Amino acid sequence: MGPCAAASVFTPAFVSNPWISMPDRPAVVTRFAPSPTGYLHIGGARTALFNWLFARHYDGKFLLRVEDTDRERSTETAVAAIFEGLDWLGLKADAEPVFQFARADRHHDAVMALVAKSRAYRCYMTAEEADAQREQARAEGRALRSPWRDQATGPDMAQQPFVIRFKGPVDGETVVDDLVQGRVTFHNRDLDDLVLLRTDGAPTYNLAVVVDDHDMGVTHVIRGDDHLNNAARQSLIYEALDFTKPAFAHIPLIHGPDGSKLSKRHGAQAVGDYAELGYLPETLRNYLARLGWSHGDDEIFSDEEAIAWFDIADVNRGASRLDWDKLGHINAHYLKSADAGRVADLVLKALAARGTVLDAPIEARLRQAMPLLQDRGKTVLELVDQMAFVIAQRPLVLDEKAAKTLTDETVARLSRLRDKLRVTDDWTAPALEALLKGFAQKEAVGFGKFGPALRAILTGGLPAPDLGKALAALNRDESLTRIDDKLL
RNA sequence: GGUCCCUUCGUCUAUCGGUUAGGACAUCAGAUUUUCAAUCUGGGGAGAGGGGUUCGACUCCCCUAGGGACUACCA
Repeated sequence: MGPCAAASVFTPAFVSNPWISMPDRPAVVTRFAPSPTGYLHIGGARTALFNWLFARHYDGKFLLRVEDTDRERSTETAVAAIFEGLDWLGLKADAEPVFQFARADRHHDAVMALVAKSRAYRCYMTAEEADAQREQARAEGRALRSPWRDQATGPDMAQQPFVIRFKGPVDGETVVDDLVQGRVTFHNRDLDDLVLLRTDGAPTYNLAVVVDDHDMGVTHVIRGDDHLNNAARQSLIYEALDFTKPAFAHIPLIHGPDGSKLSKRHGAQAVGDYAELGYLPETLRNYLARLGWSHGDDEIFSDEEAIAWFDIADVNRGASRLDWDKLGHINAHYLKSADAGRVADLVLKALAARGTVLDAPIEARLRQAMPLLQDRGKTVLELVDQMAFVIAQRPLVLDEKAAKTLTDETVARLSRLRDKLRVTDDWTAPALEALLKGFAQKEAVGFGKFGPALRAILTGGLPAPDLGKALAALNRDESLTRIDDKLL
């Protein structure tokens, strides 16, 4: 099998042929390669983000590959969930996704090439035998080697099941020059003869990644540092295959707030969960980029800035923990400056998710109130609570505390205020604020003498912003009607 | 067990041999005040421990401790 034959197996749009010099080939090609066994989790999202930022920064390509060689565990649902997650995050790949399983023939060919070069061999060990060998190797302080490594297979073995193992060097060391972790050295004796082709002929991960990354023209492999050890074994495969190695960058994993590996008990893991909780994708991009990477004192930045500033060399080596407080703070920032219509859509969606569907007039009121209220929550869900007084059905039922504010004195004062409100022609938050101030002055009292009561009438005791804004958020008719409800 | 990686305020981080070790989130106090927030001002808060190298170490080296990853016919 020659390289040219192999090239025909896979030719993405922008890579004409990796074996031939390509003047138009991008200097940087990254990829995100999830295995479709679940949703896109937050750590994977950050890995994807770093790959995306790096590719954008260098004007390169960001590719997607679905590592579905494990037929047992891979599901269509997971593929869809991962694509959906990436889509929501706004991380668009520059080419159609590659499905690893579809390239099994090419993987098989690569393994055959290694066998032909004596860099791989048939191993007829049973699972039990392999376990025993592993035990022994472990006791001897070395990695697994199969007894079939240097054994010619007789004709009597021809019908027996076998796997194909990589024939790793026993001496010397393998160096991984990692862009994040630095120079990491492994003794080859510690690197086992891993399985390349399973009994059923299916390729394994370590083989498939090498072949695919090579064929896809990947120049920078940016992934979680749980793969750092694999990088050494993959390096050996690259060399055996005569492939040029990509640059490696193993980024630290994300831990939960308590410092342990992120797991279900830490709460939201899937990016979809974050969407449901009311976080914005730009929040996640900003927060995740800032986790393990920094650019001076910059905390909040745009995608453009992140792209301009991002470099893999500035990524930290230690794991970092998720901090929901900070995430909330950043989300509040983006919620404030987001388009009000978009935030209203999200609030409406969250409302619908809990079974609340608004009548058209009330939805319209919510929409017009949004600009006044969108700065009052860290998440869309909090905003839903802040909108409650706007969409409340009248006549409002006052809670105990609110009801107490309605004394004869305040009711009398509020009816004088009502006269003013009825005739004002400027129903905007600043104008209403000014009107209230003028009224307080004229009555020669502080806000305390009528503010709480007006608030009670307007909100029934639900949280709401400053009275001027609350009146504006409710709009003229609703405000005056709510006042009439309680003042008769 | 073995191999490898990591370690600055509670958290995310700046520092790339010489700084009163800076910023952000969180926290505390004060201001504001019509609820809840928000906002403003100010405060407390860190180089895991021990050895070196050096005129000088958070920064370089070694050891210890702690955390993590890998050690599959999973990826």
